[in-house]
Amino acid sequence: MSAGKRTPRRTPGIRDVAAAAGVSVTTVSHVLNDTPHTRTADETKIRVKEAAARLGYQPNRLARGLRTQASGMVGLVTEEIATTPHAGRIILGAQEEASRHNLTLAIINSQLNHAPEVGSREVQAFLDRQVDGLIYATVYHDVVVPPEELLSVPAVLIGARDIGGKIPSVMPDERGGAASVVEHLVAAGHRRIAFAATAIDVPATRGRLLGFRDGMLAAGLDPDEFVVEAEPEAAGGYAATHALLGAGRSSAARPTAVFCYNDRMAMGAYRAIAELGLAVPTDVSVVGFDNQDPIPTSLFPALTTVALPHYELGAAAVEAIIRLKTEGGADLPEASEPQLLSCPIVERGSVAAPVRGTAA
Amino acid sequence: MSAGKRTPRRTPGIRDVAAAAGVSVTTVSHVLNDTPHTRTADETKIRVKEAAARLGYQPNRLARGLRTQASGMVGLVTEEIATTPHAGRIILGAQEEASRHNLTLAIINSQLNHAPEVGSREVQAFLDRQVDGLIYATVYHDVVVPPEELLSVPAVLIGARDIGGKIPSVMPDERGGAASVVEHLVAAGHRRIAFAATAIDVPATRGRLLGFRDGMLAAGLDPDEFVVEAEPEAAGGYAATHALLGAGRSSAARPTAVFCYNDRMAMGAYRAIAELGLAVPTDVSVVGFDNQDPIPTSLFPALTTVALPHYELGAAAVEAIIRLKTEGGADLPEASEPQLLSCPIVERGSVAAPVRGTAA
DNA sequence: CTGAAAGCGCTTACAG
DNA sequence: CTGAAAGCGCTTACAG
Repeated sequence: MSAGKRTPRRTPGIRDVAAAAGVSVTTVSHVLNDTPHTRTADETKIRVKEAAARLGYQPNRLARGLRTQASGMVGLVTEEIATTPHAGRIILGAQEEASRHNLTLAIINSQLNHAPEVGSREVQAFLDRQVDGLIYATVYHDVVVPPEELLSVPAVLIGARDIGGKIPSVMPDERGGAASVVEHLVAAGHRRIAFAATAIDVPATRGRLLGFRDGMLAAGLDPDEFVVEAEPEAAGGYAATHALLGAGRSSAARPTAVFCYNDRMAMGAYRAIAELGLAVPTDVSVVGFDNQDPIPTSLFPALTTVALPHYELGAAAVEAIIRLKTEGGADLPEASEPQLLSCPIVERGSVAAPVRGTAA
Repeated sequence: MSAGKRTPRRTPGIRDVAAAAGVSVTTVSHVLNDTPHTRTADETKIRVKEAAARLGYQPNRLARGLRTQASGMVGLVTEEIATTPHAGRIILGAQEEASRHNLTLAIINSQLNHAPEVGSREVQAFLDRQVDGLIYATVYHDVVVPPEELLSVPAVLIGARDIGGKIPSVMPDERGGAASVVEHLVAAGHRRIAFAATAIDVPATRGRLLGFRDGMLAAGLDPDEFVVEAEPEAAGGYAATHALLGAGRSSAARPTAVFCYNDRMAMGAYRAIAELGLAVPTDVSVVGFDNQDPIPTSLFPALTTVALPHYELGAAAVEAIIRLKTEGGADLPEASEPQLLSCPIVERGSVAAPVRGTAA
């Protein structure tokens, strides 16, 4: 409609807007950015805005970034994202929180790294792009030794602590989540509660077992009576459950509930329970951990489990970045004390009161 | 060690390198970028490289991007990434392929959008960042109507076709994958093969059913005899399997294999089969689709299923972007014909020969 | 209330 | 073989 004589091939720049509005680029910049401490006549403002809208002007973020020394990007490096169930939700949480602050999230995957050293190639790639902040997400390490460059920009760790104590971190409160499961089971009337644990060396292993013990102790129960170890897979849960409920045990010596280290184990537990001719939750209650899609809702009855706050972890990480940027940084409390995000129980159908009341 | 009198607070720029090497920035740029059609004395090259290394010089990609009009970023907008199982693998494939080409992947999530219009806010956000290419990934639509701006840059769709036929796309060959399952089952000796289908309106539904029919027809079998519809969840697979194998049917009229629309349904099928006192795969073979972690390996016996090439989809999308950038674009064949990526069967333990040979 | 000018850190004709 | 200079598209003191 409002076509000039030739279609501008390039996308319009601030200069085009200035020309169209009959003002300087300075003025265009001020009105479009609402620069503080700047007065512009309302009539001028309107002219500028109209011109910008008419031309479909969109500021070039690269240019702005170069000038302001702020790219408006935050980089997320994830350690072997593909192997983490639901890493997608960490990314989503980080991305949406970033968007809320007008930031763009960029991603680089780091090879699974059994050494605790954070890949510095990945960090450097982001630094070259002048990211405003850096998030490093890991699942395999308690503690991580980040490359020195990481300190040159606001940074936060997900799921691990900085060995140097300089970089703040956010992590799931696995211990608290596990303790709350015991509490939940005790409230339902259980006293003989088993834990199907694992020996795999990841932070979650220790946290969940500790939480189980916290809960048992708090309820005045023996935390060691029904703990068995197995591999953290369905087969392990199957084996553990057979060991717990199988032949050797008299029914009065059997646990009435089994809390599994993860949902995959719970899946195996269901199968073992069915084989034993028992039913969930009537004969035995079971609880999982991870809320690992699609297990809990695909099991029958649906599995009560504990959710990992993946989305929240991602979002909290970028919130922390923002805080570091604005508040300055070095002296933030988070650096020393990791921020723990709670792991809520999601109740479904696998917990009920035990068949017969159990005496203390 | 080689410290000057004051630690440079800022990161070194090309000017610092030039000064350190005693040459012009032009020369530094040429040697560091290996600019073609340019001669530089070897001795000079060495001096420059040493100076760059000594200072730890890293070129500022923002500045380079502004100058070259190429940001070195490709943008991925995913539609509701979180709800797609394994969207993480699409991201991973795209990211790694991008890295191979020295590109960085940025991500924006788009709200799940039941209309086929692609969100133009997300696209615009990337355009503002001068991305070199744009990928739009969807799972809920066959065909999508992209905003006009999407054409202003090399773009490719994952999992959907452009209604305008201008944007190339890559998608999984669900139909071929389903057909190969039937072939696999026939080769194992099955002739009475059931399909637990669904009516949900997503592209996968039609493709898989079509593939099932292709396979049955190719084997000279009736494609309609054992098709039942159910919801695409464990409960649906359970119901469908009961309908297929349950009371009403004489054993000779029962299918010997059930191919489930997805792995969740297969999970329900296992449960129904166990309830019926039958065993997988001795009495009935079952095959899933999706290779949805952690189902296939958590089931006993492990589930034979069809894998979706998520990683490959992501990688192929950025490959297509690269091709569009170099080869020019508009006249590429992909634009009209989607690139189909094969969905391979992953054989595990849930298929065996049927108990008794079945006559034609 | 508005604008001319410098400059962010690079790359790239162009000249020598 | 090497360098001076322009310019990518913005923002921001500074001056008027």
